[in-house]
Amino acid sequence: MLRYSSICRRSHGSNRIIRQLRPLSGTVFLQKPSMDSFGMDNRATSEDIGFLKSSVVSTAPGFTTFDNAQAAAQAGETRNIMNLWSLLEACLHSGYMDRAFSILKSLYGLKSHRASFIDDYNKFLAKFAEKADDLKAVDKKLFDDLQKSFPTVDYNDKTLAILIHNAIRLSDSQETRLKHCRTYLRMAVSGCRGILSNVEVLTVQDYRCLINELELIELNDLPADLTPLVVANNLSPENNEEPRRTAGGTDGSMIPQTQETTKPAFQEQVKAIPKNADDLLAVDTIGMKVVRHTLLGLTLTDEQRKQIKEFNFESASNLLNFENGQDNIDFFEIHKNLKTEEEREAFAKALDEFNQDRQLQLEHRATDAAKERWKHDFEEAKARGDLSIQKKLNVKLWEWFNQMLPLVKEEVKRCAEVASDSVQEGTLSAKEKKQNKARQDYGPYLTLVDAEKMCVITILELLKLNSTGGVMEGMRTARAVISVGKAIEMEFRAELLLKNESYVFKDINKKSHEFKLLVQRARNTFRSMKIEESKILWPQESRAKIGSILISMLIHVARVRVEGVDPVTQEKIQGEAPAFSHGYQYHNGSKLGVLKIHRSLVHQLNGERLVAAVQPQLLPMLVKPRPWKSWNSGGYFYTQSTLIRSKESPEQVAYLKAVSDSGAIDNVYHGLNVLGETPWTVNRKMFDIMSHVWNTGKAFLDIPGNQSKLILTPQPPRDADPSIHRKWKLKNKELANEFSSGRSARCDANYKLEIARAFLGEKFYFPHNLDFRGRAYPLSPHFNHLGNDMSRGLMIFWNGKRLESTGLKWLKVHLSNLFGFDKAPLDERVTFTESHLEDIKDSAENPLDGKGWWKQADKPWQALATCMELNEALKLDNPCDFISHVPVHQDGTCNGLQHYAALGGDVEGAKQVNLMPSDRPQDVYSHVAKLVVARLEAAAAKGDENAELLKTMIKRKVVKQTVMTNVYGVTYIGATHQIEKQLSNVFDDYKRSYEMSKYLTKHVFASVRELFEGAHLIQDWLGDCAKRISKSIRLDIDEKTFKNGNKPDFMSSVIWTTPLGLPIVQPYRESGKRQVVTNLQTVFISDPFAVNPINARRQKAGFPPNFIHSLDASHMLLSALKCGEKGLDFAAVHDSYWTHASDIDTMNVLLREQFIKLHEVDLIERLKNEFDERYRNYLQIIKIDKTSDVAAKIVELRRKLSQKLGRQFTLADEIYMEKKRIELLESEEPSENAEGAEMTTTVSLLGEIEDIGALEKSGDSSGIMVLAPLKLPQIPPKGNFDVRELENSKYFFS
Amino acid sequence: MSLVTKSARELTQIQHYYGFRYVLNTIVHERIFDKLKVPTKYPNSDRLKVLDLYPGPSQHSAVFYNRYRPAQHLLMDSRPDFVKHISDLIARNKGCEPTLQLYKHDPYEWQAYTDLIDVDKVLSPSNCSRESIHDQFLVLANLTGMIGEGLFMQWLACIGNRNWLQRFGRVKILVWVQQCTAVKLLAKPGDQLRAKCSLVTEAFTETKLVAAMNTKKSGGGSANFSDNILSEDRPVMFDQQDVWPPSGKNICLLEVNPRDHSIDLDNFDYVSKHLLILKSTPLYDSLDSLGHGAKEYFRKVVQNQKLLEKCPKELTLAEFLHITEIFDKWPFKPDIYLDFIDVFQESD
DNA sequence: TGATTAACTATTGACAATATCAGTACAAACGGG
DNA sequence: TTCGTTTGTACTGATATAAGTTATAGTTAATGA
Repeated sequence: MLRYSSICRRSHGSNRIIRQLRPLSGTVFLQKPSMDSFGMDNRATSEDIGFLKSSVVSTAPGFTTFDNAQAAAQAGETRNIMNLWSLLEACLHSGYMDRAFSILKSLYGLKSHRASFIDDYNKFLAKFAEKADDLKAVDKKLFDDLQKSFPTVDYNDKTLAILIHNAIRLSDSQETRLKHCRTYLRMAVSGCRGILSNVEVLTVQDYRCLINELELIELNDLPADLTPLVVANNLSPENNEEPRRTAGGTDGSMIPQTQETTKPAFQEQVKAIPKNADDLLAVDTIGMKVVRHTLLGLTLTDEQRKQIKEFNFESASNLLNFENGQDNIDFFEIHKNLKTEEEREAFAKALDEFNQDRQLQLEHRATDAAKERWKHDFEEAKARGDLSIQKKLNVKLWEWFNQMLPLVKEEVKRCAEVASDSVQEGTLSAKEKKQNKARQDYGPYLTLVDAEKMCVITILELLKLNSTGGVMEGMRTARAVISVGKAIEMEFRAELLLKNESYVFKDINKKSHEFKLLVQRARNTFRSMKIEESKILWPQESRAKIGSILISMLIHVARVRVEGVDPVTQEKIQGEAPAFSHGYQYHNGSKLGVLKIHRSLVHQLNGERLVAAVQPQLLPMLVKPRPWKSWNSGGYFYTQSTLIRSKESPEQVAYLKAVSDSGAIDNVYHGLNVLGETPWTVNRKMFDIMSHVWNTGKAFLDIPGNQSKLILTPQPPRDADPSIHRKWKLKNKELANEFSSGRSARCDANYKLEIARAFLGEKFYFPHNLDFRGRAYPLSPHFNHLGNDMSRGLMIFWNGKRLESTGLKWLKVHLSNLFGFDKAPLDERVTFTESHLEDIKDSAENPLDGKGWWKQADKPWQALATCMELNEALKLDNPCDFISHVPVHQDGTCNGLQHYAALGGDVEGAKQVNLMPSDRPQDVYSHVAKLVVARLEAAAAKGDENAELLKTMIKRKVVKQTVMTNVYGVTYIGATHQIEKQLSNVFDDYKRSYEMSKYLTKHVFASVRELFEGAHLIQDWLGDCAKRISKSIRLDIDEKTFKNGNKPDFMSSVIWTTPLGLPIVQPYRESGKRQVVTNLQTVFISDPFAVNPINARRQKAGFPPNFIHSLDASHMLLSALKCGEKGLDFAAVHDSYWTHASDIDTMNVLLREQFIKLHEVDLIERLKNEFDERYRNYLQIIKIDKTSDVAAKIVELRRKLSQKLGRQFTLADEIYMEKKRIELLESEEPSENAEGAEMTTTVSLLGEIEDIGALEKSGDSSGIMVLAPLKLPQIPPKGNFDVRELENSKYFFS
Repeated sequence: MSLVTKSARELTQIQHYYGFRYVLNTIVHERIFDKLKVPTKYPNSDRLKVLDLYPGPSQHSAVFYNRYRPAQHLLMDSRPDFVKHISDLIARNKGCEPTLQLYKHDPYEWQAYTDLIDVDKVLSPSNCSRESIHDQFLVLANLTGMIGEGLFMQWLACIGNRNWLQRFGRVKILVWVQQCTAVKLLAKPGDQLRAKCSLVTEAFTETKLVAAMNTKKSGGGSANFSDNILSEDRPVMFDQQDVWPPSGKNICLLEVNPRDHSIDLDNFDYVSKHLLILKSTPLYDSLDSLGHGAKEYFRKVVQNQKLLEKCPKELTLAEFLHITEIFDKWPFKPDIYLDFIDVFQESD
């Protein structure tokens, strides 16, 4: 045995805290802010909904920011670490242990990473041990490594867990086992619980062994979730049978077989994994018996009873109804007709249990399912002897798959050879050498996923990307290679998760139903943990590389039959051509790599039902989404999703992590969870109608018709005027554009309908996450309630609620709203609906053959759904008894302006956006139109001809878009265009029309300004702040950025905290894209870890609207939270809130309360305080009057310092000096303190001036550039509106 | 009566040059016209009509006018500062009035020409057979500004199409362009900068370098002319200080003589555009980017292996035309009219 | 006289990308004493 | 063996591409009170 004592000794010093990110030291001179510094009164503080806690965290001194000196270097290192990590992971899983070890050495070399290095080493050790057959070897390896290779690193509890696990596994006698385990447990860094908490290392069997056989630990030392499992296994030894084996089951293709070893002991264990994986995937027999039993115990029709009896609960093919003509059980029908609460509960439970398994399959088997279908179709065709030339799509795909597979396998083999250095370099050509060099890069990634799967994924991805990216019959290469690479990565991750999971739970049998539930719970915990833990992402570069390798292989093999015309004989000829072809197209003079799909294949893709080949991913979920618990844990079970969709903003993620860890944004999580927990189902009647309309292939409402081919206009004669040629080109582009947008709309509608078909009768949920401003979006992209009218019309709440009389009223109002009749008082809207009862009946009963009244609605599909609902209700003797499922909407009237008005305190403005009680709902647009007319009349009176001419044509519609987009910071020119569009039919001359629009825009802007005086001042203020911040300099800025002249790169983005505590970082930075060489071409991709200078223009333009959006998002989440608390089903589309008709009144009260709560605090003041805190001691460059006293003083000081230095005194020097001064001032040493106070810098000279703004001179050459402390402008005065008046405004949302 | 130009001082005081550059030194212009031997090409100057596009300070125009006294010399410019200047110039030289005119339209607009010729009928060029260069109509232009290169490329296309001013015959164009543009246009097979526009220039025109700037230390920020061209065309050389404004890219004067041709324009366009993307990749591989299975087809059809070993930038015009012909005979050739990108409309 | 507007110029995250080559820094190999 | 020197190469940055030109912010000259 080894000298443990030596390790033990060293371990004493290892009370270091293991941290992922060591805070940078560059922020010492920032003082710790306190809650007081945000200037909140007590009332607000006691009721913090997230802001205070969160903002304190994110402005704290230790917090790593992205705009300081180390940021760039740090970013480089982060990128390095990430690349090394993913490579390490890949090498470990591919079994390239030597390579893995050298990567470890590289990681060790990165100082900033040293603290968490042991985690990386543990991964290596675990893999190493897995392959070892002797504990001694493992032990020695560890000892040697820590002694020689990585002397500054200490082991941690996980290291010990790995040792224990292997001690149990490898020891040949109980005695040695006991000895080893005891030793290891004694070495624990933070107690034996610390070791035992590593559930991803220790198996249940290990725990059992430690408790029962070795008696080294107590039951209560175990992690809580595992205790029942271990106990249960303890208590029922008779259940310890071998897991059920599937006869002739799948060959383990789910799991890459990269771990074949020669040692029998290990082999057995490895082999067990695939079996178990399979076991996990197959639906449990016992469990489903219970489900079936429960279902049959409910009140059912005979038909349903029969269906359930015949329903194969275990077959994966019954997963979802993607095949035609095959009916699943309509669970919704059952649910709807259950009479008692008990029955419903029992049913819900059974269904949920069934769906748990289905969800797992749904997320996992997509690629396999596709492959199976191709194979099935191929074999069917073969059996028929069908060798027709025009093969069915799936048959082709199967053939391609089979041809591609050997190529991929060969490539994988080559990579393995390169990795193991078994290639004779000398014999290779230059080209091959280069290829081998590239193999070193992508090789490790290529061996992670089974070759078969990679082929399927490649084919599927390319088919899915057909006609995207503006390419007519194909796709952009860059997109394709990355998509394929990413899909491979996703597959790897999901498999890894599953593998780990089955490993941990491998010796647990699930034959008992009760026990199964325990396992399920423990499994969920484990999964969350595992997902949270995984932070490794493959670099885009590697994704692109493996993507391109696979695609080029597919290009090589995939061929289609084609038809052509012989140019000489004009005869049709048959031929064969590659299905995919790589080429380029130009756009605006820039090249674009494209992957063309052959026209004959495109036709086939359009003709056949795509879903038959392509399994859509990221569908709605069959069970409640995993609740959000941290920034990267929530949503789907096996697909990792992040709370915020900040594709490429590690900056926001850093803030988010910090804030999330401190528990400051729990309200965000809760709100989001409410949205995710609302169950939905498909409105079957609507689906039937839509699918009927669809199948006709004709255009109908927003479904475009089925255009078979694109017809271009004939070319004008060669010698026609160039302008004619130009028009011809434009016309053709327009035609093509129309064609492909029609095609993609139809394709999109097809997707929606197919997904809807699959979910007919199912209960499903939408997992949500946020965009960077905090707005919530469902994760499933094709089919969700944010979609267009059609997808909204397809969805209803799973739960039904009795209408009651208020619900009936609201349903009527809702219908009226959907017709666009939403500006009248509620009772008039009710009257509107009641006056159309005949139409409603007709629409509901003969939607397609009747008068079709519903088609006139603004939102026809939803109107039809509401007509049907209403019609059903009215059939009853008492319509109030009707159980309603249709969601009723309440929309904010110009929600952005509502927030602006509240912020600005504009009384009249508030009134116009219904923040104040009123008999009738107010309409801002009409009001603005009125104001504009008044202005025009005044001008006309003074003899302005334009005004005279225009004053009669100002309608609501003319100003509507401008008023609306005003919130989003529309520019003067943009608004002029909008108005021109409205006026274009009045004036025939474009020039005149544009003139008039320009004139009118001025008045519209003035009117809006007048109405929302305070709001506008705030808008300007926000813009001004953003501009200053994004042009500000941190004191510890990297000096290297001064290289280009005297102006540094600006690095600070605008960052703020929403009322709910969510930190928002505007992600507008320079893109920093680089060219990356791949097999097909170079691709242009951005490096997500680079810290680039910010884009001040976008920061400025984006901030005002983004701030408002962050507010409306907060309002929505708050409302969701409250509605959830009150037990309402709640859904929202940004500023449109949905619930059951009968709950509308409750919801309206809640959302008004929340709005008041949000705005009771002076948000602007709070924002300014936060800014002042976050950006204190930042500098800005301004131009001041040359002739002023300060300017003279500064010039003098510069001259003196320049003399002293003997060279030009640069801006960088000035900054450095000021940094020194601040450091001294904030030092603990009184002497240094005094020294700092004595110091005079160019900045301190300005700091003495009270009103710097007065000195600022934007103009000509009479100014001088100086550094000044960053000072944000004063908050503009607020109007007199008090939000509390909102309480009784019933038209706030309506 | 001679057109008296303004002094250099006055000319340099014009506020905006709109990014264009002009040679102000009249001596340079005299040397240029000496070299061009205008009278031998336009023997009947009393029937010569000249369209002068973007004349700017009009030094070039003035020297031409004074030397040859064309029947009509029309200056087309719409830029306020130059319009002012030219109006002033004409006003000062009342005697030139009937033959020297200003047409205040933007030469960038196609409509300016149809207005000029078909609507306002200020200028009516005669038609001339395509056998030879038009001997009664000449176009002078300065395209040294930002839009210049783009506009010139379109004019080249017009020469190919025989529309625009080229509908009257093979009208010679004397045009000032940026040096970097000229270098590309005059690139020979094998040159680094050999591009589609070099091919087009070669196919539709016979273009010569008339005058170029002295570039002492390979300056100007862009590539220089090859010695080949300099020795072949023996351009008039002038200096930085002959040009105004003083800063900017180098400029030079080209003589563009349209040629007659019978080229399959669309196929030629498609083939040259695509092949020149991989301009240093041997045809063996680069041909594949012409469409599905192009590589197989061309390897089968093209016998000349030597040709396939060459890379696009080394190909001569004749070889390109040869490939175009083969391409046109390909039964499975792609739709060359669908070779563009739609408006981007991606959400996710 | 200061301020306001019109016009021009620069900037260009929609050259919403890619091929090619020159120049550079740096390591390996070479080779001559 | 050492130490220039050459050679190879990985990386960066610049430039061209097509060929009707997008909008918008910032500057400067001119205009009107």
